[in-house]
Amino acid sequence: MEASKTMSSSIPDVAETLIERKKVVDIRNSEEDSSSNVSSPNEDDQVNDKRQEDHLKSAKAKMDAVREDNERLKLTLSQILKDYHSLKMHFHSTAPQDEPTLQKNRPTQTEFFQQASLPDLPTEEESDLVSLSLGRLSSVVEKREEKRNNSEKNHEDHGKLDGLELGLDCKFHLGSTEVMKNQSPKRSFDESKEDEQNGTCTPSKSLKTAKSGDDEILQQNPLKKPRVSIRARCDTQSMNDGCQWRKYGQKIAKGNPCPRAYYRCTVSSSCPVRKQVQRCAQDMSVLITTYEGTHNHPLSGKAKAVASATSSAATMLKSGSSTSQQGIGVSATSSTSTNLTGFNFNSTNNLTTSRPFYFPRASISTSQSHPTVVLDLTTPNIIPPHNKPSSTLFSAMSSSSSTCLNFSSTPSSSSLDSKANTLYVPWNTEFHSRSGTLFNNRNHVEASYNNSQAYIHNNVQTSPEVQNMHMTDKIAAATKAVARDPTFQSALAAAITSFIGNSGGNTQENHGSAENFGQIFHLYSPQQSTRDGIGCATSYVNKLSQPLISQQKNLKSFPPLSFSRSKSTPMSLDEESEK
DNA sequence: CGCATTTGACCAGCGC
DNA sequence: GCGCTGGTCAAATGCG
Repeated sequence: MEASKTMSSSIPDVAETLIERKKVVDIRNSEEDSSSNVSSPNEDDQVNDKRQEDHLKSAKAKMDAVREDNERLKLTLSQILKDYHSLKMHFHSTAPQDEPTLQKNRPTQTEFFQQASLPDLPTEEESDLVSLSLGRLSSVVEKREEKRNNSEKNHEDHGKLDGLELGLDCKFHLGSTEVMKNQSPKRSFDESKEDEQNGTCTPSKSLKTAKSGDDEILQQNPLKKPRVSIRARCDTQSMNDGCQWRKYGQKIAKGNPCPRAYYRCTVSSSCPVRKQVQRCAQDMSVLITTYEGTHNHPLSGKAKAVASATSSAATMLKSGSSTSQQGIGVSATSSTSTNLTGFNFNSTNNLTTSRPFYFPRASISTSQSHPTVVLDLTTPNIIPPHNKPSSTLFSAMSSSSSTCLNFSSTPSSSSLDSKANTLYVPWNTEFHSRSGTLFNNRNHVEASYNNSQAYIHNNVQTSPEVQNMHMTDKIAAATKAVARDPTFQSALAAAITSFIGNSGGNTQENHGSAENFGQIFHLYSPQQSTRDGIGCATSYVNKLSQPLISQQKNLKSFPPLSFSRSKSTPMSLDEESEK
């Protein structure tokens, strides 16, 4: 492609040069003709004639030379054109072999974009680029996106998300939840989390995984409520989500020395909403907060977001289940009017200052117990994928083993789990400038695509149905399903909205946690770099790394969750350590 | 005294 | 059927 572009750019230059030379030749020809017409019968002029003849001869010789040169250039040009066309043909003939499904899926992708009703479709050339990526805006397009976000934000403000915008920003043409369908019904949510933490999965589990799917799960467990789980670095007992909670139990979960705390909403006595808070076994600085149920009472803005998240998660997961039955390409049953513009959001609060924030990782996880949407805010997208070797990208993609869809870019800890049913989509950093969707250069597209394919090949092959599917179809199906499902976006948006704002809210939990969470967002937001006028992820990482490292170093040991102060006012570790 | 938290007991689901 | 585990209950305890 690069060669083609170089070729195409050089050809006009050569042609231009040839045209210029031809003009010179024409002028000289006319001069020659005119000079030949001028002849004097005078003897005095004979000397002049001789001179003119000499001049003519020399001019003719020069012209001949120029003509030869011109012919040579013409030949060169024709040769170049010939080579260009041959290369072009060779490229088109070889490209489908290298990425057959990529080519094959292009019409589907275009179709997807049309269905998705994106504000701006990419150009024809851009449409050829398939990005299996979620990621950040490039610095160039960020302003446009921001502008667009601002215009759309007004619309969103009237909706359920206060001052927040979130969308999947991707060019997916995929649509299947077959991958999700392979979730083991026997794996509880916690098991899934443990597997994610440990990077292991027992063979028996994987075998059972292939036997049934989410449809069965939901049929067998119709009362199981969907959950929204959020992983975030937090050094306090819990995070301020704008709601009132009462702790009603605590358990030591298997595989995690840190106890799991159970909370219920106390805003209303009959409110069924539950919350679980637990620290990650491998990284004590990571707090896992899981919400379940729907509030049956009015809520503050942030708490409303959680409610929206859980209900959206329920809708989304049910939708994903139903769509899996329909096969590839028709899986997306949800509305297509949703703006699939970037896995980012704007917040009106003072922490994010209406700049987009990008989630490093989000996943949908289903288990027999509870289908769960997991938002992982602990792993920022550190390395711009286009600067990353494919192997790095791949290893990053294969780092985690939570179930189902996972948009990841950074490695966590575990190795590639061949038994996990996980579809990983790289979390890229480039963003299409016009549509607000993600685009990368073709090389990266291929890398991302191939990596996704390779990873899925290693991880999503337990079910015969899935095995019968073409790998790219699997990718396409799953990605499309997610990308086109507005409930997925709303779930993510709502869940995260609850943590963005630290102002207002009738929470009884401490402000310190809210501030800490705000700091987390602040730390993980690429805005830090964009504020300085540097929008690239690299600078973001440079700035990000140090405070994160120092912050983690400053994080002392994390005691069990029972270190709260009174009246639902947990005490931060710093406060506790000062004691 | 009222309210929240703690903590052991209990129950249900699942695997063997 | 038994054991394990997650989730919940409720009495005891602590705090303002």
